[in-house]
Amino acid sequence: MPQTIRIEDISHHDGERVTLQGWVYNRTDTGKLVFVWIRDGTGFAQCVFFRGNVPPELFEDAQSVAQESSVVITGTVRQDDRAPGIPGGFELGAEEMEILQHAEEFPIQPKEHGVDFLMANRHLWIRSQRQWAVLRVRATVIRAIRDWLDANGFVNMDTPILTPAACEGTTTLFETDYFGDLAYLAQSGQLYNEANIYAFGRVYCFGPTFRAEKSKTRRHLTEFWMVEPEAAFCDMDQLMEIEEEFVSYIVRTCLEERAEELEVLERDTSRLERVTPPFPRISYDEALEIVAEIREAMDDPARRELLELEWGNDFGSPHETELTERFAKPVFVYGYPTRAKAFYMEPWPGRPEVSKSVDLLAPEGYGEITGGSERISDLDLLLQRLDEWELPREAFEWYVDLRRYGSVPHSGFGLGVERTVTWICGIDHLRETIAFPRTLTRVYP
RNA sequence: UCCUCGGUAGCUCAACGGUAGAGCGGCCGGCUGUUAACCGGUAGGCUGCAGGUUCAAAUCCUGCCCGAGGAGCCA
Repeated sequence: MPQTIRIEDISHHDGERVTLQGWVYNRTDTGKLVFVWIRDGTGFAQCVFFRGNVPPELFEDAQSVAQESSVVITGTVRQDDRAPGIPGGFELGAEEMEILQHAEEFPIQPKEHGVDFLMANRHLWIRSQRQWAVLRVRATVIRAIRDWLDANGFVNMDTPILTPAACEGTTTLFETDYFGDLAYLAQSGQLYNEANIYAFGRVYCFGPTFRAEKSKTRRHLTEFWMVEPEAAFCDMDQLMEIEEEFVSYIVRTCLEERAEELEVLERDTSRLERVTPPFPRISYDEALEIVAEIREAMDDPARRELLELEWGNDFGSPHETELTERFAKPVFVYGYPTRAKAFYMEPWPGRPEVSKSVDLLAPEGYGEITGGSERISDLDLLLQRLDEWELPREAFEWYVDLRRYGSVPHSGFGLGVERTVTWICGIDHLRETIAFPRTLTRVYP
């Protein structure tokens, strides 16, 4: 019995008789030769059927086997520079083929398709090479996130998905019935993490998060994954050091372990090689000046209007795009106006109108991938803020309690998995970075 | 919620007031090394829906539905 192998291991079996099991990705023939390209989840490889070498019935099967039919093919591995595939360079000289199921006409072809069609067929689209590559990078990003945090003293503490109230009170939440009461799908685990650090020092939660925002852009999903590390005895400067090490590790891991996938995606990896600590740090005030300079240099009145911004407002994505194009690495922007951010952010010493908040903006126009801050640790200040933001004190009793029993300076941030994967892959749409995206207009399939 | 663009064969698109077409995919045939192969043949349509203008509407007008991109908001 020949050994069944995975396509990713094919180069280790040169000259051996082996079995591949998978699906027909594409097929072409030249009369005496049939090339059946198969994929098995680990890679893509071509199986070559030569009329003179195989029984006539088998040759006819090879000529007619439909795209996406499930097959088990046995043959001899040989090196050939002409052989396409991932990893490529090796092919199977086919000798036997069992067709487990003859697929019906597959709607998705190896060519360009429209977004609407592909999204409606997402359950089939994920079989395509580019989607396969993106989702494998995603899996690696997620593992790198956990590996780095686990190795650096962060304890995984999952926070609730069903929550009693808005964590930040600003964004729209999905509402659900909770035995006659209202509950909301979590938009952040941060407040719970602030409780967890008093038990574990450094923690992170990692899970889906839900936002019912009516955003119709390529940077938004209604359900997305976010990792939120939180650390006790950590100020904003120490937070930035954590973030740059963390993000650099994620990028480096993808470069090392997903080179073939990034090549499929035609990613310019030299842009990613530069992502090493330290990252540049600029203040909100400096960023505002840079945007103003860029704006002054523009001729197009429409774009000038888009880049208009007065002190006190948060940057929009046009501002972020212009700003990040000036930097080769991700850039920290810190010290946002207090009123543009959430209620729990520590004020800047001597400048209460500014908060110790920091966002990390990815290069090449990919925008905000993390948002974080030092949190208010003083009891009276937090109570004052709840009032100023007109938040119900009862709902935050437990959160306020954390400032009564050994309060310490602490900080944390959230990193959006899909935005990070989009940037690392160098692709256009967030929706391709999760197997079944949920957007404003889609909950199917 | 607002702005812009779009909906024609299974898919990607053309036809822009006068008989609805091509490429890919499917099916049939040909070809020793294909890389979205190539060559020949063939089937395939309520032009998003509802009204209107006209001798005549995929095409012009009105309304609606659906989708995409962007703004705001955010990861």
